[in-house]
Formats: sequence, C-alpha cells, structure tokens
Amino acid sequence: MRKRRPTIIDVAERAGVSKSTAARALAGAESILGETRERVLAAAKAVGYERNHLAVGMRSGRSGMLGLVIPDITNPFWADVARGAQDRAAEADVSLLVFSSDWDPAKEESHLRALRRARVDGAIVNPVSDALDDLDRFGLPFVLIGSSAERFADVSSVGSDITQAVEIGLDHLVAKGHHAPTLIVGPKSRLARTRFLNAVQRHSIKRDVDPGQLVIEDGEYTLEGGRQAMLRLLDRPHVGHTCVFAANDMMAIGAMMAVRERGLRCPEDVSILGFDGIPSGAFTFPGLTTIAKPGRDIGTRAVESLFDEIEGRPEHGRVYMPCRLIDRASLADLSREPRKMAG
Amino acid sequence: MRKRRPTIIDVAERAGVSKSTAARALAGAESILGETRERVLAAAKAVGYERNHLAVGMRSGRSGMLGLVIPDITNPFWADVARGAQDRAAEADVSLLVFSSDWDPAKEESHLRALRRARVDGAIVNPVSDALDDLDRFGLPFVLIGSSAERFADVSSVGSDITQAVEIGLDHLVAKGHHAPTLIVGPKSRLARTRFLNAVQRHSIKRDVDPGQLVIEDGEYTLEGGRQAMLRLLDRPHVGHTCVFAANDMMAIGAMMAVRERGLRCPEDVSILGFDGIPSGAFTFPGLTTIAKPGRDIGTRAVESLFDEIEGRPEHGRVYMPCRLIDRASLADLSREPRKMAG
DNA sequence: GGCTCTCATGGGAACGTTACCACGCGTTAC
DNA sequence: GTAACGCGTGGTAACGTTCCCATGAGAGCC
Repeated sequence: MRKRRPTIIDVAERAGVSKSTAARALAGAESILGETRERVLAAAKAVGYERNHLAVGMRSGRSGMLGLVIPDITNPFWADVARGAQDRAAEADVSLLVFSSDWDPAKEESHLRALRRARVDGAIVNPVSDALDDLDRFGLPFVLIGSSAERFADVSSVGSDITQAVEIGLDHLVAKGHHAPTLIVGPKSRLARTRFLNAVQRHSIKRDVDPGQLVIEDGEYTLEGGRQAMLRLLDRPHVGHTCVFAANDMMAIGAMMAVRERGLRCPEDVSILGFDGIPSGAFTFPGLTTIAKPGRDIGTRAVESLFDEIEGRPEHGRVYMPCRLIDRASLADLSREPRKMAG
Repeated sequence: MRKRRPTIIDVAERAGVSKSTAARALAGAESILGETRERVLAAAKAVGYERNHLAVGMRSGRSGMLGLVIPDITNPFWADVARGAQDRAAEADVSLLVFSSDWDPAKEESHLRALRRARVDGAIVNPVSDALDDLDRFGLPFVLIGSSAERFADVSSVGSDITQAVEIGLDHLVAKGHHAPTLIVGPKSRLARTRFLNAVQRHSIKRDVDPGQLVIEDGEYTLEGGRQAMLRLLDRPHVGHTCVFAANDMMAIGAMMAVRERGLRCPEDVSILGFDGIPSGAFTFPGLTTIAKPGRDIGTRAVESLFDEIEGRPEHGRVYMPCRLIDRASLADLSREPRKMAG
C-alpha cells in the first residue's frame, strides 16, 4: 500500500529535462538557466521529492551522519552533551546516531561497529575501553570527550577544564569567608580523583594554605558514597568541618543528607560545594551551590572538532571548556560575620 | 591518508570466489559449500570487511535506522524514553537517529524531513504540531508517543496509563489516611489537564467522595507554576490543605518550596504527591512521593510497535503502559493517628 | 550413454545519486 | 566565413550491495 518514493528521475521527467539537469538544479548549481531551475524545483515540489541520503552517501562517500557514544543518555550530564552535539549537527544538516555504552567495553565495541557499518562520517566517543584502536585502524575520524579521553594521546578531544573549575570554586569559597575546605573525592582507582586533588592542591598553595592540612575523605561517586564519606568525616574527633567540597554533585547531595541525619544544618553548620551542575541540585534543600560542567558546550565543540577532523584539518589537541559557578544556598556567607567557625 | 574501506569485492578476490558467492557466504545462505563459506569468512576477517549499510539500504530499501523525535533529550522523562527505544533498537541491530524538537513545530517538521531524507525505516514521534500528515502522506511507518498522541486517531501510539496512575495514587492516599486531595493541575488550555482531572473525578466517585468538593488550583507545568499555585492555595481562607496531588513533579517540588516558604512543614503540615517520577524527586527534602511514568518501557514498546508497523502488521491501537508508585517521604502517614487534620 | 535434474557458483542488473565527458548551439574574434 | 570558445544540457559510469538468471559439472535415471 505504501507508495514508491519519488526519485530524481520522476522530477526530471515531470520537468521535461534529463536527470543530470534536475540534479544540478536541485543542487543549486550556477550553470543553469533560471527558467529551467524554476521548472525543476516546481516539479520536485509537485511530486514531493525528497533527496535520498542513502544514495547520496553511497555516491559521495559522505553519509551525512555522525555517531555519538556516551555512557548513558539518562545521565543529565551526558544528555546535555548529546543535546549540544545534536543542535550543532542539526545546524550543519547532519544527523546524529546516539548510543549508550553503560561503561561496558563490550557494548561500546558493538556500538562502534554499528557506527562503522552505518558509514557515519565521524564519531564522538567517551571511551571506556581501548577498542578505540579499531576506529583509528579504519581511519574513521573521531573526537573523544570527557575526562577519560586523556588516556589517548594524539587524538582530538574535548573535556571540561577542571583546573579552572576548582579555581573558581576555591575563589568562591574564600570570597564567602571559608578557608581550606574538607574534600570528598572519588575512590583511589579513579584517574579523576587524582586530577581533582592535584588541582585543589595547586590552588591551595597559591592561596598560601598548606596542602598537607587538607582533610580528605573518599567514597564511590554516588549519593551513598557521599553520604558515607560525610558520616565518617563527622565521626572524626577534633575536626570541625565547616565547609566541604565534593568532587561530584551526587556525593555532595549525599553529604547534605548525612549532615541532616546527624542533626546538623546546611549551610549553618556545614557548607557544601558540589561539582557537576546536575539539575537536581536546584531541588535539594538548601539548593546546592556547585560548579557546572559545560555539558552542552562540550557537545557542541566536539561536533565542531569532528568537522575539522573530517575536513582533514585535524588539530589533534585537547580542548578544555570552562566551567561556571552556580550559586545557590548550600554555602554559608561567613564574610560578614566576625568568626569563622560555627559553635 | 585515509584507507579505502574494503568492499565485498575485496573479500571475494581474496577468497578466490565471485562477489555473489561472497555475498551469499556472508549472508549465511544454505546453498553454499562449507569449505567455501569458511574461506570467505576468513577473507572477510582478514581484510577487516564491514558491510556497508548505505549500500544495503539502497538495494533493499531498508536503511536499518529508526528516527526518534522527542521534545528534549535533556528532560529526564524523554531521556528515559530515548534510552528504552535505544536499547530495544540495538537489540534488533538497528540504529536510532535522535532529535529534539523543543516543542517547536518548525523544528519538528525540519527533523521529520531529515528523517525522511535519511530514509529511516520508521519513526517514533511525540507530536507537537499537525505536520504528521506529511509522514502519513509519504507512507513512512510511525508510532506516536506521549499524551499528545491522542489527538491522532487511527495511528499506533504508546503512552502512560494515567487512569491507572491516578488510581494507584489515590489508593495510596487513602491507605495513608488521607481523603480528597487538593489538586494542582496544568493550565486550562492543555489537554493533559482535562484527562488528569477526569481520572481523578472518576476515581473520587468510586470512593464515594463528591468530585464537586475537590479543591482545584492551576498553573504552568513548571516549578514556579507549582509554587505560585500552592501559594494561592495557602492564601485561601478557611481551607486546610492537608494533602495536595500535583499533576507533575516539577509543580509538586514547587509546591513543596511554597509550603516551606510559608513556614509550614512537609509532610507534617501538608503532604504532597507528585506525578512523573523525575530523578530529582529523590533529592528533595523530604523525598518526593510520586507516581512514576514508565518512560523506558514506553520507549521500548514504541520500538516494538514500530517494528509491527514496518512489517506491515499494524495494530493501530493505543497502548497504555502502567505507572508505578515511588513511596518516599512527602506523604504523612495519618492511618495510625486518630485525627485527620493537622492543627 | 544420453537425458534431465540438482546444486554450487558466476555474471549482470538494479537501487538513486553525482561526476565527468561529450554534444550542440550561439556568440565572438580573426 | 570559419575556428575557437562558452554555456546549457544530455548520456553514462560508478558507488557497494543483493537478487535473479544463467552456466557448468556431476549425479541419477531410463
């Protein structure tokens, strides 16, 4: 029952020209009689012609599609990245094939294969495994996103600028009258932990605080991980935790819950600064002050870098996108009060 | 610098057979000598052959791609839908083209065109405009998702079962000792408002409460809309709002904020029940009790319906997926206390 | 032993597009 | 007046695959 889709030949016949001429008119070529062009365009409209991208891709070697492989589209940060990529791609009239890898190397590889079979013009990948070699082997242009991209040298990649992020976070802390924050960071096995810690230490030195005096607790990058870490912190004797800086918003929210569990109040008793900028942070009580990673910008920039890569002008550099502070209510303003420590 | 991708001809040559034979072997055809098949498969592996889906699509008329047009991939509900669709599609070895329409008819139409040009085998769409006629005209198989799909008769669609959702919500309310809830619903212009209200009224009658006595306030489907609505509710004289049922989680969270603003406590003074199941509900204080829409299941089911549609066995029916209650802390348990109203 | 029948394989067309080359016509220049 | 040129157009090959038909060899049958 489904009608055959009209082809360029149908258009050509209706316009009374050859398909070459029709193709030229449709492509908006210069060397064509105005009147002929009009006729072809009218014919195309009349029959409802829609250029077949499959055929175009076959002939030209360009499918007009890009692939995006992220851990989980359901994760707000990655959804944001996807959205940025999508918008930029749509602008260039390119479609986006989206896949979720669930941090599973096997899935990642299978998605990568699907991408190759679909003949995407390039791919943006948040790498979990080392299967990327394959991409390279087939010469598929690609750019890496996220912090794990740093494992791969000589590949274009886009991520957030965590050094700058930590800097604005720490600046905000001192502006509010806080000093050296207690840190809740990820597990030792994670590369991100080290990078975060390094940045904090470097900036502490700049502010004349001895990195050695920084109190550090770690846990899984989850709500529960943050909660447990905060609970342990609160159990430590002698230490007043006036201000904690969590390496991720989920942990920060977990910490906030732990504080409340112990009968303390945020931010009056302990201030909390998060890192990520997940939307849920707006709905906690108090609202979470955090540093937002520019997910959308990362997606946009990644597509742009990918275009460069495809056009054959690879930069092969790592791009760091700046983060920005979202000032809500989980950080007490001590700058107007005389004393720095709560009871 | 980029190497030419190996084609089936390269495989055939290496295996010393014709491309027809190679194609048959790769397709796993029966009528082929075991030894020949082995040879072809080995050759394919050796040269790193990857079937070109563009060419396959061209020849067979099946691109192996599906389109998904949702309002915003950044919205957790839609991300969930996308994820469900993605997983089901991947299972069938089909790729998913994802687009965000931002509730903008112009964008929707442009995305729909892109989908047609890409020659997707079918599309799943949350319709904002009536441009869907076009899809129909071209005979592209499609299934509609979300509540707005009800505007279109005789088209397969998948949505959440709001009647059942309201039922479990109301059941939960009475189980916790509450009676007729105050309602915060969407603006009068929205179709969803009427459906929600109808469901509540129908079920109220079943429980012997006069729908006429239901207190109703409306506002935009946003945090601020819910906040304002709750504030107006709290300003009404004579009425104690022991329990409010919001038509959407954002409004529910807004209402929660309004309650706090007025110096009241949730759930001690007013209980709140949401509707949607957004992840942020887990992070509010208190945690939001809500009815979760089965986003992921909707996505999965939509792909399945779309497969039916593509295979030419259209059901053209509307499928309603059941919702489920997420019991957190925003609903007071009055069932153990003698009195039903707070001071 | 010659016929048909089966089975594995090869050859070629077709899907819809674009790129290249050729052609014919009108204009310009010598 | 003819050659050269430019311009608009038509014809055709090619992209990589699958499908249909043809071919040839071997087996089975009378």
